[in-house]
Amino acid sequence: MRLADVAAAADVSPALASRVLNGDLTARATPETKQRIADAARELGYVANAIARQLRNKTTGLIGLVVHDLTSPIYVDLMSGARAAAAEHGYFLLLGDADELMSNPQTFRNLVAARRIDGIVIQAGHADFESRIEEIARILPTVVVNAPMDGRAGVVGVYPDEVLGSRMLTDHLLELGHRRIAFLSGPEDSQTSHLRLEGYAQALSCAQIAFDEELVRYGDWRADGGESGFRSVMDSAGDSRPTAVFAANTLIAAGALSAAAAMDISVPGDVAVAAIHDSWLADYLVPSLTTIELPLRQVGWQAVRILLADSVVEGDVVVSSPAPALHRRNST
Amino acid sequence: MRLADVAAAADVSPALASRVLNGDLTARATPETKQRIADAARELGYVANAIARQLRNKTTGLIGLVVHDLTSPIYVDLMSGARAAAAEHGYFLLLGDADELMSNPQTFRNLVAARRIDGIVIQAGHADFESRIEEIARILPTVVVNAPMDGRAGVVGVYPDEVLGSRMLTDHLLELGHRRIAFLSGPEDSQTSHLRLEGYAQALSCAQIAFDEELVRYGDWRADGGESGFRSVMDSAGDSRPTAVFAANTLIAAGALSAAAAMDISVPGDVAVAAIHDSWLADYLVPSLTTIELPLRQVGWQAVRILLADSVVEGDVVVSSPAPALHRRNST
DNA sequence: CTGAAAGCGCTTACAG
DNA sequence: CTGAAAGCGCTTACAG
Repeated sequence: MRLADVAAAADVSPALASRVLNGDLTARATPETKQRIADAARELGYVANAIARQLRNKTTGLIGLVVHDLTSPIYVDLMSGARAAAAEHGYFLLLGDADELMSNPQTFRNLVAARRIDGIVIQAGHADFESRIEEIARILPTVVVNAPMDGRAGVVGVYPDEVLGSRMLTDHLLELGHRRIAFLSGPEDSQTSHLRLEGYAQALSCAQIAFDEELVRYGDWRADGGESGFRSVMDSAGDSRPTAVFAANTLIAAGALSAAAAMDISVPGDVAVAAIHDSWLADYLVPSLTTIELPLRQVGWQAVRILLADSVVEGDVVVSSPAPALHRRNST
Repeated sequence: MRLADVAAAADVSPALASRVLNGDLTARATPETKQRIADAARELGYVANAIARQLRNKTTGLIGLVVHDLTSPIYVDLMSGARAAAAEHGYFLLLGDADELMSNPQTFRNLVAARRIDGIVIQAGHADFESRIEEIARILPTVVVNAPMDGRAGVVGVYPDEVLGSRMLTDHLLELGHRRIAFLSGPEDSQTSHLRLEGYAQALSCAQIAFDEELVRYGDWRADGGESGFRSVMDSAGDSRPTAVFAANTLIAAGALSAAAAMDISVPGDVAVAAIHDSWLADYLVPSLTTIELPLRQVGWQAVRILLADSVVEGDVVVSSPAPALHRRNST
């Protein structure tokens, strides 16, 4: 079913049919003609072919969403925010894997260089990706989420205020009287790890507490990293043992809680645990987990909005989202 | 950078450039000519425009993946399996929301009728979607995942053996000596709920235990449904109280465990809890959760493979995946 | 061994 | 008020 069929059925040219169906105001067809065209289109069940339109209009209606780990419960909010913003504009999201995009030139060509999408939202974070992202940004409108791209031209970054969130979480533990607070981090080479550690260090500094590297453990972002980090940091003898644990994300906290249970360490009795990232999960861990909610849904939303907005964001301007919020639960 | 530019730089026709670049064997160009074309393409950084190719070749390289709830931790495996299968064929996944696709004619047109994708994987489950899905299947190759489409022509279904999985979970509880096993279900109108209840009922029947409707509670698929279901079913006085709980998914189980903790009911001491669906989460609940692992990654994988396979699956043939597996943990 | 031409299905400047 | 024509960027049957 092509436009030509509709035009033939309505006895007009394809040009006029196209104009009327698209509500082109310059097309001042008679009401009867318009009606004939509309009727023909409806009867034939005509819907314009998206591909032909894309070629002609040089716009695909597609935004690439490229994330690290589809299976992480952390980023579902980001995805759903991005999807909602796209849907509002009649756009769809095309799913990509960050590691594959960065390492496989074939994928890069097929997605980016082939101009399959109008813009791309990339979850950055690893330093080695930066030059790749610059390359992408030379071809497509690009927004990086969840980590700032410091000083990289042409790339807009959208991310929550990580430092503030981490300060808030640390302040909460300080207010509860904790003075030795362990920090269970993500990977050492992650930008996000740095920012969260930075917020933690700032809060300690304000409270006149010396930063102690012995209290920091790096891991991956997953639960097993939290488990081993917790065990390791709780091995410290006697007084040097921390009385609270700052988990750099909810999965790490889940691992820490699990290790605590196995070690017969009571939470929050013996040690308090709190984490960055809120999710439904926090309510159903035992004990329920005190968290900082980062506005990840808005980050995803905003990233797509920037790509679709007529208003172009200048240079490497960095956009920030709503403030983090503390959710106090039973783990502290 | 268009093909015409490459052709001009190599001093050949676009036709020949296209053939050589695509490795067309009928194009028996001289090695020198081939080299010139390849060099020109490389120097100019040429990559064929995907949209033009799509229009000409009538294939988009895109598969629609339409799910109910992006934020559910249950379906991440399905998504990642589907993505991996697509990537292996150079395909990308286009993300859709099931409720939106079913209820918004605009979305239906823009995605399906406009032929934006080569095929679609839909997570079905609600009966009201069936006619809509048939409509889609008339336009696009369609695979339904996670629930069979009984007797609907032209729709292939890929799903795990729900009944077997539920029997296995029930049998596990029976083997532990439980005789009164509550069933915390998903929504009453869900096909998946029915299948799981069916497996549960079959296992009871084999063990000569009468099915007792008083032990069944319906809810949504989320944790709060599990929480209220658990509270309600444990309200039964004395001997009629269940000694075990079958949770129809992991989130429901999380809610049940949380309710148990709040009610000072020990798990597995006072009541055993087990659930359908395995995920990393099961290890980090307290107590860790006994589950049945359904091969959801393979379901996603297989669904995409069927769409991309040259071998067409006939009619409404239904494809089944690897057998479910029991993961015994501390909750039983 | 290589090219001219047609066409995928649309949209829009130009013309009348 | 409406249409003929060109063109988006590719590929491939046809021709030589």
